[in-house]
Amino acid sequence: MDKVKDIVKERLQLHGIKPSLQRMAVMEYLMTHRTHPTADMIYTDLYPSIPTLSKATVYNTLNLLVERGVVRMITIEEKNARFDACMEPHIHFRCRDCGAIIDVDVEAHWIPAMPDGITVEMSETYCIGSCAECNKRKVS
Amino acid sequence: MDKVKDIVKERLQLHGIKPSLQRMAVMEYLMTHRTHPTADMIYTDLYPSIPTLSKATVYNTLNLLVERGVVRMITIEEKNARFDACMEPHIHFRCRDCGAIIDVDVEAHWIPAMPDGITVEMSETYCIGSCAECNKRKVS
DNA sequence: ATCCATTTTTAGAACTATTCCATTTTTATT
DNA sequence: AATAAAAATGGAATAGTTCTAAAAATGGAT
Repeated sequence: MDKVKDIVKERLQLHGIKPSLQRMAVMEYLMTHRTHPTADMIYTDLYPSIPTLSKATVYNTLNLLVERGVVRMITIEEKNARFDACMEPHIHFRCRDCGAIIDVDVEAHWIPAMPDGITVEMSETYCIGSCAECNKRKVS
Repeated sequence: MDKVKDIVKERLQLHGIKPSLQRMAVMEYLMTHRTHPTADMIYTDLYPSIPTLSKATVYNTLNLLVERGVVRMITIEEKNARFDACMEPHIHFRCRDCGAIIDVDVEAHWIPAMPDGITVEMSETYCIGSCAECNKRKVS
């Protein structure tokens, strides 16, 4: 009866990933939290409900998911990698003031013309500036 | 008589940065090595000629240069930050096979329409795939 | 030149994100 | 139930970066 878990399981299996408890938990977390969390945030939030969970498992799972193209890794922040289960074309904006990372929808992602011989598998566009809330705060 | 050093010094002073020996060296390195080096590469290469150089100074300098908008930090690689003194609009391509980071010229950098209230200061586009050499190698 | 305040550099410790490793647990198969 | 393979675990190890406190360099004012 748990629709979400069924979708999660299907998405993993579709990419040849065995849906273990831990992998399901990480994937479900990413699909239900569109906050571009770090590995540590995922671990911290899942730990209470899976007390045997290890950080290594979270990292292993995330690496596997990225490898198989189920989630994407976002390197918009030097410090830590962030993860996003939404594979629709969109770009990311980071607010320099509050640190929020915001999805920005685009019709189609821009991929500039490449020099001869180069083949592009994926591309990411990162924008950095101030978000609406922080801009408002500054004026007042 | 050293033209390069004059240009380096001018570029630092233009941004209110006192041109110390170390800062000059880091900036000159970035301007003459268009390889998007890491902090460690810069340190390792400069160390022989400045034997008192400390890694902290390299990091301090790079952070200062980025803050003042003299160089840009490239986070195309999770592991370490890379630096680029070229501020002309261009994007970066990383070869998944050999790790090379290549400049790709663009007429103008794409900045998608942002939701209301957001102001964008800068944007970066990263492409990942296989470079010409690696593609050639794979066919043969 | 000398003194003083300020800025910059330095070395190494500290911190943090991530990976590695050896062991244990779980899962699937016979 | 026995066995083999895959996954998870905890903790140690690694690596990039920052922090800290002290030393060195710089730039006036005297």
